[in-house]
Amino acid sequence: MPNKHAQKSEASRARIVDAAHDLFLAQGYHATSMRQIAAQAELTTGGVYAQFPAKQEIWVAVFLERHPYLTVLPELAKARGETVEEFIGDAARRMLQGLGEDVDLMKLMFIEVIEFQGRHMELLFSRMAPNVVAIFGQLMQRRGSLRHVSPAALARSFFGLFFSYYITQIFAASVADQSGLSATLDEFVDIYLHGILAPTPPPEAA
Amino acid sequence: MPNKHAQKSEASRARIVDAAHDLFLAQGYHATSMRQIAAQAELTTGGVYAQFPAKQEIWVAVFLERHPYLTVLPELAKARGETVEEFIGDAARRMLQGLGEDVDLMKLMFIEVIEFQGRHMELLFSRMAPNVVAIFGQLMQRRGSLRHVSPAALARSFFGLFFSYYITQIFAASVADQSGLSATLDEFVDIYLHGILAPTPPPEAA
DNA sequence: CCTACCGATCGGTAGG
DNA sequence: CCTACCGATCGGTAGG
Repeated sequence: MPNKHAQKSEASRARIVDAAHDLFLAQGYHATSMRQIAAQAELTTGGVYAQFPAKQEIWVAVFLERHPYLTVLPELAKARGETVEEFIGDAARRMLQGLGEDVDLMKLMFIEVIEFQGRHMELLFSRMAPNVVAIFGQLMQRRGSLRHVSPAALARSFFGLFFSYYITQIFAASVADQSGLSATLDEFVDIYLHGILAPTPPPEAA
Repeated sequence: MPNKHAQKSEASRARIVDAAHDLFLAQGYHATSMRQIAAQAELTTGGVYAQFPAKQEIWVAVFLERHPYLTVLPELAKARGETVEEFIGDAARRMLQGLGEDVDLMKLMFIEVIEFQGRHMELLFSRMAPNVVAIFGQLMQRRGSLRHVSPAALARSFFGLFFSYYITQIFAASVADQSGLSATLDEFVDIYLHGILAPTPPPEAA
């Protein structure tokens, strides 16, 4: 049975990961010091090193245990719909719900790419893979009503849809008041499904 | 007339910006030291501070003077085409040509967002604005054959197309040999134009 | 533009 | 899990 020591230790670990998560998103990894993490977790540096052997290990914990995929993929797996259109629409809605409108979403990925050169990406993918495969299996069963598009392009552009939305949202937020740049995810999904072109240019009957 | 001193000074400045650009892309901003920059520019730290008053100013120079928009926007401005389809196709081709297949493309943006909280983004936008407006003016003149899509969604999803492509490319590269994830930008453009759905489900005549 | 240096802060550890 | 500390490295500067 778990004793009091182990329980306190686990609570400390959780506080460290939460504190580090906050600070990394706000400042990046290298700009965040062990002392800042310790302070926000209400510990001293020594206390932090009692839970993690090195700063990098805190990153690995944050990256794997606080990554949005943990909430998004299970949500995506629930997507339903008779037709492809319904299925994708439902998936996009669930994705948005799982992700929230939060712009911080992509930051863990950015930090991993910039400050760790994607060193832990394979680890992440190995954990995501089973769920992703399952979801695309679902989609492929509805393939009949799709245009001829390679599965790779289909998969990448589906996830890319959200990158596209969230990243341009960051930019739109940066120019703030000039606005005129607000768009909903629904519009992005609509374009993904139907494209931007008019289906057939109706020749106006004279 | 420019004397030898000023010329040498300018050459040093350029070497510093180039060196910093390389190092920032490879390691991020905070993980790159002034000594590394100085060494790669074949100077000492003192020499670097003769050109830039602070490390941050080197970032500003790199961000504004080495940003891909400098090559991309002028290239985009040359886009031609009678129809929207031709115009977007040509624009995408020029964009790809201006950008190259290089995955490092998005890194300046990532660093700015993560390590500077987007502090210099407005400055960047103010420099990009005139060109961007001009390009969308071009596109809008061909609006007749577009579906009803808000201009904001149209603009954002056009640029988002490239984010989508390059970011999922980073991921695809991370899983390397499992591949099966390779797709061309052409496929992304095709989806942007026509969507993923079959135009009208042809009821197989019995 | 270099030499030589400053105070501050970093990641990490010993000992309890 | 804290106190107290280590060597190393950081951004930046004075003086020439």
